Amino acid sequence: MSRKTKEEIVEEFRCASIQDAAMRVIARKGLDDATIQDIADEAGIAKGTLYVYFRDREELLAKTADRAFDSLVAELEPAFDGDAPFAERLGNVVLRQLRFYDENRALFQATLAIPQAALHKRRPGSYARYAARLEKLFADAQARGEIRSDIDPVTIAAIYRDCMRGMIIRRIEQKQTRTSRETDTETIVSVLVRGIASGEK
Amino acid sequence: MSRKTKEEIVEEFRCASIQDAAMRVIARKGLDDATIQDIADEAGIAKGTLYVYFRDREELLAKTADRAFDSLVAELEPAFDGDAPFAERLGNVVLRQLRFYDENRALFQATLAIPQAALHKRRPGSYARYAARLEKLFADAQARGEIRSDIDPVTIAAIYRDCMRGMIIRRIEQKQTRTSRETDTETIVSVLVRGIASGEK
DNA sequence: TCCGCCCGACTGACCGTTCGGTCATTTTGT
DNA sequence: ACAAAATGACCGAACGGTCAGTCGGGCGGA
Repeated sequence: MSRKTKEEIVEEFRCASIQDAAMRVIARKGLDDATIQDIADEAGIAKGTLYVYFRDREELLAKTADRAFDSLVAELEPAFDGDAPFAERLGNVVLRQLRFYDENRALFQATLAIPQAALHKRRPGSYARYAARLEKLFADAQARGEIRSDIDPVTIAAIYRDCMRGMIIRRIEQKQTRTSRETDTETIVSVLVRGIASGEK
Repeated sequence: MSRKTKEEIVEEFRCASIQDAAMRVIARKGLDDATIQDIADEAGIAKGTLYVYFRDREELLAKTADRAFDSLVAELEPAFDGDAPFAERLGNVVLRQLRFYDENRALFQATLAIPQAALHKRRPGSYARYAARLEKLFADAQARGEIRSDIDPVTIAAIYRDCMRGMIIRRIEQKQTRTSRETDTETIVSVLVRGIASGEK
């Protein structure tokens, strides 16, 4: 028992190291320019060793993306539930997500840079869990009468992801002159909740 | 004069043919998989000929993207002005944009698939014109008091682009079970204008 | 205890392929 | 006939993936 476990631990540790290296390289050079050699160098192993743990480049990148999304969902989870008003819960989700990417810029390209089409094709992928979790947030709010019920929660979740994706990309690009997380959160939440209509009318 | 003009006309025609071919190939195979050979084949010319008209692959793709954005802006232009209420003007812009991509799927990858970062770097690029035109739409609406003035029109325009980008990608992916253009337009406009807050409150 | 054998994790030189880009040659238009 | 345009065979670079060889730690026999 202890023996078998030891090997598994070593294997998991190696896999995790390689995936972390992959995230850093992807964050630095982009998805397409992240070569196997780059990732192996970053991980401090030989290229051949990488193929001991991953069948090919595609499997490595897919599992790396899964790992990245899992950590995002774990970060958001505490904000989803509770009895707070919808706007407050949404604000917490947004704030946590912005902070997540502020603190882990490496994870950005590993998640957002991947074409959505590719993500949707992977069956039980962690991206689907992320999307489903958002859909539940909006469906619950509809059930409580906190938001409009005439739009599919799936669509609302998609619009949320679109807005967040754009905001995160913009924040990464303007890392110098960046607005505060709180301000950007307020912008997203208020536009989503109230829209851009003039308050007077 | 006629001589010089003739040569210029021929050159422009060749450039346009190649760019159109590039758009079709990009739409079919994606940006990264669109090789020079593919584009030359699609245009019915030899690979070497392509280098008579474009310095390298990067210049070809950049000018192709410019061409695609120019045609998008031209398509939207009639919807921007006029005295109609803001929601109506916005609806027309959205509707035209969705129709543009429905009818020119080839232009999608040539515009939306390109990383925003790359677009922002090109100096006077047509993408900047597209973004600026949207910003003017929202700034005008603010000046008329039709929409909130507490959010930078640049930010609003960015959120609009994010939502549209996502909607267009989703429409392309689900080309079978696709919602009507009018329904999707209504969704975007109503979320942007009213938000997702419950109407009762 | 110590030595030598052995097994498998690890290595990196190498291979086949693909692509962007070049240029000597051929074709075309006048 | 000749210049300009077009061609496609060719080149070097870069990539993903392979595999014969290396190396070190543990095990068994003396």
